[in-house]
Amino acid sequence: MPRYKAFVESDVLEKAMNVFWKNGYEATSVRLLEKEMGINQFSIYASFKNKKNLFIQAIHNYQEHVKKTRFRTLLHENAGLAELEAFLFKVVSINTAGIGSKGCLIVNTAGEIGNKDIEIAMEVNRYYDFIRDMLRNIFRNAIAKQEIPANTNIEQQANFFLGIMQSISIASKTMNCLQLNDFITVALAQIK
Amino acid sequence: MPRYKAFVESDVLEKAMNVFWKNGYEATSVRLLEKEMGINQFSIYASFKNKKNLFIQAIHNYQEHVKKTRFRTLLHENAGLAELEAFLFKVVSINTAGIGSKGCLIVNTAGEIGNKDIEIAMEVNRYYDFIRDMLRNIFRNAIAKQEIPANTNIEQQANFFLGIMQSISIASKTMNCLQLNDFITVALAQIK
DNA sequence: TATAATTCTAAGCAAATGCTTAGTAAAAGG
DNA sequence: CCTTTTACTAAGCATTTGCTTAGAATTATA
Repeated sequence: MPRYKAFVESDVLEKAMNVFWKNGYEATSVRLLEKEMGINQFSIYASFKNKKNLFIQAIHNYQEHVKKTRFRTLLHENAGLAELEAFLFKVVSINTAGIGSKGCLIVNTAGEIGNKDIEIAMEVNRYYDFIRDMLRNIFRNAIAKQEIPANTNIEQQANFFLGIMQSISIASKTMNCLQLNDFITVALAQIK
Repeated sequence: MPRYKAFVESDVLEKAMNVFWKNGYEATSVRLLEKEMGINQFSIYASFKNKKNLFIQAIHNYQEHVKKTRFRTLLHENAGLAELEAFLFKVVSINTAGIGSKGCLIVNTAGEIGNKDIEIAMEVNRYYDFIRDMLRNIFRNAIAKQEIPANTNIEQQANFFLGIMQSISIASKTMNCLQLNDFITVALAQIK
């Protein structure tokens, strides 16, 4: 009976994610989304309710996106310090390749929205909790692998590196490659 | 001959700074500025040209503001590690006192505007250069005071703590007091 | 007191914002 | 082929955006 949608929701959501990633929430207009997603405003509202809900789904999609791409090596069951080290330096090289890094969408969101919107803040926190968990696992493995001292305070280091990762996101917008390498080098040296 | 302004520019600029600090650049409308600054839109444009220029003057004013308040102890000619340590823990206690820290206006700006506007990016960079200088001086003093090893890489540590300070700004929007203390503790432990 | 210079108030401008609605097109079942 | 259900196009809604303008008010000097 019904007419079918002329687009795949996950496809246009991916495009929306990239627009928000590039411009931020406020600076992304529905007209721009319409253009970049390649569908009419009506279709946006029919599929995603409203701009805010689309944004929440977009940052949710971002989490899945980075898990499959950037975090892939870190999510290996027995990833340790070597993987974390490689990851951090790779992130820096990616973010300083062109001029003007987009940073991390979640960190950008935390900065722009903060606690002004509860639903969005919850999504941000969920992401951070996920990363903290991931880091805890990495440090447990690192101890087992004898990459770091056995008496390392895992909780403390997880919170520390979560902060470090947030910092890389914003710092990569203003700092150059050498300065960021300094930053990561010091952060890693303290745990070895 | 002429009629005089019914307000002091530095006073209303201070108020504008606080509005931008709380809401960010895009989310701050001229109507809101008009209301909070207590002057008519015409007067805003007559004194500050346009919204962007007002913002640039506001973040410039912010730099002077923090130099006189938060950075005061760090700017003492012979401030060392003890002062830096006290400063970091105080910033955390201030930012986690209420719910939802405003963070640092400059870091917020770097996150929101990034490199999308050259003039604003320049103002951000000038602030970071200033902090790097300040940190270099602190570490030079710390070596003289034998608070840190004589072979400490000052440049590296300056870049590291600049990143740490940026991180505190965003992290204080989502992390709790304990997590932030973890973060600072680790950052400071590595230099001692 | 008149003049000239500047600031004020308040209304208004075009453009952009998020969102809705009226009408048409497509798909499958009866 | 007609009906029903959903999705499409495109126009339009009220509100808000940054900024301007017309005219009245205020001040010091001539």
